[in-house]
Amino acid sequence: MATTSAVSAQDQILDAAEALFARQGLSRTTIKEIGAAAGQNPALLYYYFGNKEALYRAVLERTVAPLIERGADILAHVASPADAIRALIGAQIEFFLAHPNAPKLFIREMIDHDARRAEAVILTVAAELFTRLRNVIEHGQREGIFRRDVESRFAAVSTISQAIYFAIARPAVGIFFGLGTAGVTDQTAREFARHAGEFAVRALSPLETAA
Amino acid sequence: MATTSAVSAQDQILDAAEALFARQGLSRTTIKEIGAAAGQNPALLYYYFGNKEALYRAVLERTVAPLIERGADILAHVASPADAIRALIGAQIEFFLAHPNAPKLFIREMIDHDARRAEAVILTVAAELFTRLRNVIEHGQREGIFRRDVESRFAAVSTISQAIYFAIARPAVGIFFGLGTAGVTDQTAREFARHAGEFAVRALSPLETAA
DNA sequence: GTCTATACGGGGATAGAC
DNA sequence: GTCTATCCCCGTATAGAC
Repeated sequence: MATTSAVSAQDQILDAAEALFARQGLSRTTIKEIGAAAGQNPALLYYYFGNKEALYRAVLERTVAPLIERGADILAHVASPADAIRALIGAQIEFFLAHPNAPKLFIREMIDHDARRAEAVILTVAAELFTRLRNVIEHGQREGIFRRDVESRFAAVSTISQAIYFAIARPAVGIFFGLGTAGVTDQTAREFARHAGEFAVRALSPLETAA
Repeated sequence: MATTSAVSAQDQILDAAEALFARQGLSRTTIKEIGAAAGQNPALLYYYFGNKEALYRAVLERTVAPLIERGADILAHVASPADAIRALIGAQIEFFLAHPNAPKLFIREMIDHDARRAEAVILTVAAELFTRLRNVIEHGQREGIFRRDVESRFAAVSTISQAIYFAIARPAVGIFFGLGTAGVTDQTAREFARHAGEFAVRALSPLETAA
């Protein structure tokens, strides 16, 4: 697809912009900064993307949309409700490890949603993931493997919250774990994913049934 | 304390700044905007606070520090570990209802931590709350009312994550709940708090013991 | 303590050469 | 497609009158 170099100028700009937007947000990040980080002329940015806002949306589309789509995919393809929950959380953590900028971009978009003219596409996609998870939980409730006295909508929120918060709160969690602000290792993140899956499944399980 | 008006100019500036910083973040919010929202001359801001960054820190100190201190307080004063967890989550939600700007300010500070020169005071206080919660959980494990095959640090993260994420994700959660982007009612938030407390306690409880 | 006027820098964006 | 030069606006911050 690329006409000239192995990594096109567009992609270099997108990569640099993604990192800076995640780290600093949209308004703190300047066009010139992105150009410097990308090793490209800042004016190129306008040639390819039109303006800063459009570049931001391109970054969002490339990075955070797949996160949510991946989750919805898993829920649709895993048979057991309990395993679907475990797999969903595992996939979230793996996604964050592979795309470290994604969680911050996602949360920034949530938080900024009512302060920007941004189309709420991210929100509706996120809401759809919620709905699918809810359906999985209700499926488990009908089958009797999840307790019925739990509001499925609330349980979906509780389930989703763990991995995202873990990723976002990494600085504080790092201090908490006694690692300074450096953050947590990938291995610890994976251990947390296992924990979080069990945590949610246990919270949903009736007292009599073992996991 | 106030020398002239019922609400001092400082407080009006702090109130306006708090709302704008929560909604837009530090960099997107301008001095003139704050002045207009506060009904005060923008230059006054420099007289009272020195500069924008210092005003931001004053807002943070006033709004988000109490959130964490309140939580630590509860953990220190509630007897049963299970009730302490329920009370902590309940207090978080109540705090967010009383101070709607707090969760966004808190999360912004977390996310921006490595992009700003900000002292990490918020992070260390948050980490201390984690530690106290962990101690409560381990206390419950020693007493046999919580299962011992759970990493207490991970469980603390899972427990804390629910209320904060619920507050932050309100737009998406509102869509998910079928309420448009308007957001969730206070009553729904309180119901979620009850749910989240039970969710965490159940996840920690051995299979044999009823809640 | 409060207001007006303004200096100063930096950011987004465009024109136009190559 | 890429680069240079530059315009214009607007944001922070200060000086100084009242």
